[in-house]
Amino acid sequence: MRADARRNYERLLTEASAAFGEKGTEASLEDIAKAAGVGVGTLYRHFPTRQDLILAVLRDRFEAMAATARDLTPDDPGRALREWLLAQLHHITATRGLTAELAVAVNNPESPLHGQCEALFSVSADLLAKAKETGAVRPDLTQPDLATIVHGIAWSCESDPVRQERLLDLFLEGVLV
Amino acid sequence: MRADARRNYERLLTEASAAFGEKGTEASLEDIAKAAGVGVGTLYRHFPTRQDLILAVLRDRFEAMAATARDLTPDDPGRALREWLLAQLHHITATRGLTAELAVAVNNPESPLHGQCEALFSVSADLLAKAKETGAVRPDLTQPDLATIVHGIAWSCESDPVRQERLLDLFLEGVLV
DNA sequence: GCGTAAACGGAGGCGGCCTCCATATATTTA
DNA sequence: TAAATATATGGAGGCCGCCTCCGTTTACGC
Repeated sequence: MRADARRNYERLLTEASAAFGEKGTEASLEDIAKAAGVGVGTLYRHFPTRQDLILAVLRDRFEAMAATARDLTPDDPGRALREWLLAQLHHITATRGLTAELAVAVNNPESPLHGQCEALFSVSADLLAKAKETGAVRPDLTQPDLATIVHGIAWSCESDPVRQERLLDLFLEGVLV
Repeated sequence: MRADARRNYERLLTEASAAFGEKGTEASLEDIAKAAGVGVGTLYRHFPTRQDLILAVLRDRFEAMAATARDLTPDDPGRALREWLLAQLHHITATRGLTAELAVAVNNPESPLHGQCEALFSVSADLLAKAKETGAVRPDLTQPDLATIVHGIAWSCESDPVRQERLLDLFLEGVLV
């Protein structure tokens, strides 16, 4: 890849991320190209469809999330699991405007991002297994349960981290007494 | 309102509902007008913005939901609450393509639909209060908690009612043992 | 430096959004 | 019933964003 191509690619990605965050998935691609200082032609060569651009942005976010996962120190399995779910909530919220796309990637094995999801899934699965061993969580709980509920919570109060945390805790502690 | 106007209004609403269900909120308004056998001008006079059309469709759905609420027979408060939440899940799922709009209406007091939400909220609040009296649910649970989590669950596995029910039950029963 | 493969960018065709107003139709009145 | 009036109609047209195409420009190997 030529140096100028790489440079433009990066700039487009940066501007796209900003634009999606501000205006959602429907942000004008012409505006993104303009903001990156290139013509639309260049944008479309790098990212043939809007979806491709969105996926490229998400790919970056996944890396950040994987980094968080690596930093986890699972002393108490139950607590570690909660920490991890909370970290996911923060990351999803930071992905403003793309939450829905993220959920598709998570739930749909066809998605080109599903591979990246797998890495995160295995973190959840590990923590979940450990938590089950110590009897911290009910034995029939599955990793997909966790992935889905986290995305549901993140989406349903996208701009209110406090409520997100509360709902997560309600979920973890249960509602019926 | 003139008879022909009313007729066209109804037809537009029907076609819009179908189109949104099939193609989501971004369905072409020109196509909807065509399907209803009227010109775009007519569509825009009745519904000046896309939002207005969406809201009108949702208004109908709210009525259906309110009807369900009236049919509830709260014998056992805990069970009745679960039934009601489940019914909400079904209704939200039936509102294919408009789930996000619905969530906005629920969470945002500015929304023109918020008034209609109130009626449903009070059903939840009543059932919740009764359930608290009998000690079936934890005392700090609030009606907004319920509204938000139900929408989160409905959205996060939009096309899989079985998983929705499972997640609802996980939420209700709690996850940590 | 020079040649070439690679990258650039914007003009242009297409389609959807929304407005506007000349025309058509329902309803009222005599 | 027929004219008068109020109301509704619908599609042409301006605008904007999507995406393609291709003539021009630029980086990089020799």
